[in-house]
Amino acid sequence: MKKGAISWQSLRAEALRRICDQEWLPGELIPNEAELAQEFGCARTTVNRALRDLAESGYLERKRKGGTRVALTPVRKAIFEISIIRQDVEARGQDYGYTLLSDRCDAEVPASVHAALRLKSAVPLRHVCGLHLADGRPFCLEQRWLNPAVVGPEQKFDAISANEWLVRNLPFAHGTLSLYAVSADARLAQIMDCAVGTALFSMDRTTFSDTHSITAVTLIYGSGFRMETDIN
Amino acid sequence: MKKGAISWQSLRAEALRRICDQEWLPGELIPNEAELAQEFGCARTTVNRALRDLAESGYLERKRKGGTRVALTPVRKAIFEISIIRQDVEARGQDYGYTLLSDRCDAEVPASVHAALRLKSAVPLRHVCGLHLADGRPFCLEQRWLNPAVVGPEQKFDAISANEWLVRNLPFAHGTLSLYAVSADARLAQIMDCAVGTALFSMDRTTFSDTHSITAVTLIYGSGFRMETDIN
DNA sequence: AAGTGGTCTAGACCACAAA
DNA sequence: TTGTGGTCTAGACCACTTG
Repeated sequence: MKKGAISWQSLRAEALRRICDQEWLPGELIPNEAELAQEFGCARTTVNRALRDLAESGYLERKRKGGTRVALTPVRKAIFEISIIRQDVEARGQDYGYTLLSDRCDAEVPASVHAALRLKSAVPLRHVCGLHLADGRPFCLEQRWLNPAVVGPEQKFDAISANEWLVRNLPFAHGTLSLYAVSADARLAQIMDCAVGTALFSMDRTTFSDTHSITAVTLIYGSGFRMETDIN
Repeated sequence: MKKGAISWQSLRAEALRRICDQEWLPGELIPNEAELAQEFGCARTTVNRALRDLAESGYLERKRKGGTRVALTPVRKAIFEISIIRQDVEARGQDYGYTLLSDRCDAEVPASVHAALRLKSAVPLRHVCGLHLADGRPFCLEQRWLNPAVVGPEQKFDAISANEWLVRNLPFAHGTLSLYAVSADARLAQIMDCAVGTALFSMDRTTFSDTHSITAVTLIYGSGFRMETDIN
């Protein structure tokens, strides 16, 4: 950056300090961009960059003509990255393994799956089940419904999991995510190597491309699993 | 914006289209900012804004001198907002209620809590338990340890939950978040009005200010609760 | 050494919302 | 009507990283 100039990061830091120290009170109007530019001896563009960033982070609320106010209840956010399960396991320093349990085109699609994927006609879906292992022990059970219009039947998921194949080949999907707890029934207990009735952490995801429904998946994690992240 | 000019949003959209349509292949170098500015007939600043935004969203990887590449495995993100439980309940269209269950300064702090809050000396912590209700039924059990150096004993949590008080009064905290499943024991089953052994969705949060450990809380949600969000 | 993205400037016009 | 933030421009220098 130019010598002697004030960076937008340092301006952001100073503004954040004033917010945290309540020099600028919650709900209160702060000076406008031109005034702050003069105070800090920089261009208005630089002030704009700093305040825009703080607004994106939830600290400020900005409106044309209305000015900039300190947010009354700043919304804190927790961000979870949707990654490949293999990479999650390896990031824990454990050996990764994968077993394909079943793969069939199933005409009997549960109504809930049909609705979640917003399918109109009674399209047959492909059902793929696989077990992800960490150090040889069950880590995550993947139960997935695939739209055959998107993933052809020639694609096999015995060597590479459907999870990894989809992330690598259809990365630009959007969708929904739902987290919940489920109690292990006899079948789950056997697969996940835990007692019947164990509480298991679970996740449903549905993903869509711009034009198609792609997949609905239920991931059930082994006993004791925790999904962790930072707040900010 | 100026008439006839190309907005950074439309430039971003066009670049994203090229990525999704694989006109720019994963891992491949795309034209540099100056070239794109010429192609689109705009200033380099505008190109920079668009590409920087795509990089923040995980679609591109940028390096000085190294140029800009399409990300090999774009990282999708799910964002959860940390809100006030009362507002969560009201957003569902249900009536909110709150009951304080217990509030005492407890010298016997579990080692796990002590460690999570990174406390050095054996500080006594305040322990507050409260039950959040939706339409009169148990919605979320809040079990919280508070640092008395941050929240004085004069602050009562019978009318307002500790959750809401903290979000309103100490909003600028960072911390950690952990999601998991827990099986209801006899005490939990009674409080949450469910069968013993029911799998319950649960969340641990620890929060810190710049200078202090503030609180460690365990939130246990009622049977059937799902935490939902969008991908993108 | 050289090329690329990162940032700052000064000025301008515009879009939106409040008065 | 007016004030505020949102954005674009053209130019400049700088920092980082690669060769």
